[in-house]
Amino acid sequence: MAQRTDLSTTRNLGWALAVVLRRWHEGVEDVLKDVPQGSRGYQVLSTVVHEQLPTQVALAAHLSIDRTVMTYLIDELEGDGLVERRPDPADRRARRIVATARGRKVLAAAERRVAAVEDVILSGLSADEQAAFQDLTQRAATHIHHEDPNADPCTAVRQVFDQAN
Amino acid sequence: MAQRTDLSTTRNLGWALAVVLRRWHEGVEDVLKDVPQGSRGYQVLSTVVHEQLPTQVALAAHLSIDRTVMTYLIDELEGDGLVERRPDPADRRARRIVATARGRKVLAAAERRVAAVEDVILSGLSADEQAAFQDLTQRAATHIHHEDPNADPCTAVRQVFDQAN
DNA sequence: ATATATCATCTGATCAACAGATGATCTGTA
DNA sequence: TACAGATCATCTGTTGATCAGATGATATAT
Repeated sequence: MAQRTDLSTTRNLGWALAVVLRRWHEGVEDVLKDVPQGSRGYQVLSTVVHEQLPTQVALAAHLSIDRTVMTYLIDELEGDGLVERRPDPADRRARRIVATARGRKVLAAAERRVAAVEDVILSGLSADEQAAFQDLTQRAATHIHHEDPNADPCTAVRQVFDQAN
Repeated sequence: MAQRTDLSTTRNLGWALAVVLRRWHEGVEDVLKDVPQGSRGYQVLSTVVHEQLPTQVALAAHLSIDRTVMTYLIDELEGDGLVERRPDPADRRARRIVATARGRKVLAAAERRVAAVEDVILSGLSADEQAAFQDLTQRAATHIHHEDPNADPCTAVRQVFDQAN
């Protein structure tokens, strides 16, 4: 018998995360044909609906997307009538990106399909474990995200805001 | 009061995984200055040491790296004396990639530093939760990886092998 | 007022990823 | 045995995405 060949015993978080995330992208891309730019457009739309970030830059920073890319991502979403660029009343340089009714509808449907895909992807885990994994990943990410305010102006804004209270 | 602003309540696995993985890459890159090609070289070296995959193609498939990229990744690792290309006695087309003593040493040291980085990255979770997260991620990934044999010739080989027993 | 910073956008340059071709070798088959 | 088709590692050329930098409009600070 040679040395151990079994993968599961070799701890390699980077590899494991990459495998899961790659699979997520693949699986999700299949059910997001109706959202422009696939998973990218989905992420943007999701963020627009669930958070309200002040500017495109904030949106971009939140998703770690380049600001110049964000421009044409929103172009496409707007072209499909999923979001609108409204002038920001408080700052005429900025645009408020707001989801249309149709955008919210499309997102809701997409989210259901994505959730289904995630169930399949995580089918190696029991239901409880899946829930735990979702929760832990979410919390780890949230912590990382808050820890690094520079990466997301919105967080910094929030911190200043919290401080004021 | 506006709609909810809190991130942690919005389930978005793709976003969360991306945040954690991105942070992993950043953090790990810092402590892998001595490994050529940074985290990529590290992953290859790690795979070479811990698994024994027959060919460069298998190595590439395992890590989802293009075969043409694998060529120069190994070029660099070999140039640094971390691995060797040995002719495969059974198949003269193929090369066995084997770690040198120095390679194993460098890897071991790197793995310790990477583990330390992971502790920092996951510091938003308790020790138990960190362990759970590592375990669940690993198992989810392993399951995905085995589920898709085409992605990794080695797995297919293993399946045939298992069938024979 | 003037200077500096920020927002969204556009342009151009760069660079990594991939498809395709190549030479060597293996496997199967007639 | 010879031949066809597949596979291994490598090389080359192209392409497509990413990002730095510039721009015009606007905000903020001195």
